[in-house]
Amino acid sequence: MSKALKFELLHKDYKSKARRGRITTPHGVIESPVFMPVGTQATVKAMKPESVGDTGAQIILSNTYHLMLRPGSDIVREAGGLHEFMNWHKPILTDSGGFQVFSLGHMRKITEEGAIFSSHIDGSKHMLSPEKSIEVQNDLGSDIMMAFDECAPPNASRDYIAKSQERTTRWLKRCIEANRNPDTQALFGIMQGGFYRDLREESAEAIVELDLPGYAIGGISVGETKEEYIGVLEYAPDLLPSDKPRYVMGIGTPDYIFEAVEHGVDMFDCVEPTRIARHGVATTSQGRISIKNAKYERDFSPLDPECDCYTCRNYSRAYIRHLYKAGETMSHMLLSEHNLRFLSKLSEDIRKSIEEDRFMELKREFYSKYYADK
RNA sequence: GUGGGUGUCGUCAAGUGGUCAAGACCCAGGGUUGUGGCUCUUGUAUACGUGAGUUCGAAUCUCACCAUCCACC
Repeated sequence: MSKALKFELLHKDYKSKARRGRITTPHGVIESPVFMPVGTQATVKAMKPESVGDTGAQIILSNTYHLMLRPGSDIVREAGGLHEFMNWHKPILTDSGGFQVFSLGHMRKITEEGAIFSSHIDGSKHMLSPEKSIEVQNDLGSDIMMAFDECAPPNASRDYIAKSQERTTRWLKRCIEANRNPDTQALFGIMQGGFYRDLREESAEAIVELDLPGYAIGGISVGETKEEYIGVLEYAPDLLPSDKPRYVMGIGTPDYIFEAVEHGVDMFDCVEPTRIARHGVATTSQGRISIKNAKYERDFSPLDPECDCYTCRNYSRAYIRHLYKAGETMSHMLLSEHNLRFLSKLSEDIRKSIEEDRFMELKREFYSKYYADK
């Protein structure tokens, strides 16, 4: 059993695979299911850490790739680690850079050793390998480190995805070997295999054998249809141990969260709430609204009448629309805070519903309002 | 009052005789999924100051008028 992380399964929903759990890390306890906001460059964009905490966030995600290039992980280490550096003292999960190898696409080359890529900042050449990724994540001092994997493009051939998935497992073994802080930093493995069930099974079998403190399902939410996404959820979580946290990477819309939780997933992260906030969109109990729309010009009600966040307690749609149209940063701040609170509140509601064996009812109620006018 | 300049969508601005008069901004929608932080995408407009004239044809040339800017008195 890992010293760095403990997972307790508190309750299982009666009518679905939804789980209510508790994850204990060196920086505190995380109640699950949990949504994790993303703070790529050691900051959740447009938000102070205090505000992030106020939304109910229990853990945030940050990035190996970005912090390695700037300011450099040695600087974060000298600062006393990422928690100190950015003044966030609750748990942090760091992504390994594997996804950037995928999203950078054209600017890189993958070999057995690792990935060679050009920096998006200055074009300089860098190598990211399992050893390098873990070294950086050790410097950052995150509570949960992700294995350096390859997230293969969804349109890749079956043959490529099979080879990539096998390589991801070989890389995982190297990550385990490279970890200097196994007692304080938990390493999660990542399942790959695209949309092929047998490849997913193969991947799961190989990584579960390595007995890691937690497991992620990678390679989804990369542009596939919702049907394909749900298709993977139908079987993938069941391939992972029930006494370890399960994490689906990169999802953050309410419908995707409901589907994941229903199929036994405990953790998820997404840039979506903070990104759409910076583009003038809010998620509400009655569906998404674009604050840019002219119909909100004289709407002096809050973004979401059912929300208890700082933004909704103090500001109107008309005011936020004005700020957005005027190009004021404050609109990003207010919308980001609301959107994060919305997902934290949704997670709270989900946890409570599981405890009361009424998760499916919550899902139904939520959808009936969220999709009411669609 | 005198001399000179300028008048093209809401705004800025291409176009100097010949297809449906660029483009940008604004405005109005939509997108965003392990973040390359003011983004990507689509769409709307009774725009050539007014009136005459030259010409097969004028936003483009001529004249008058109007408006506006600058200088001088």
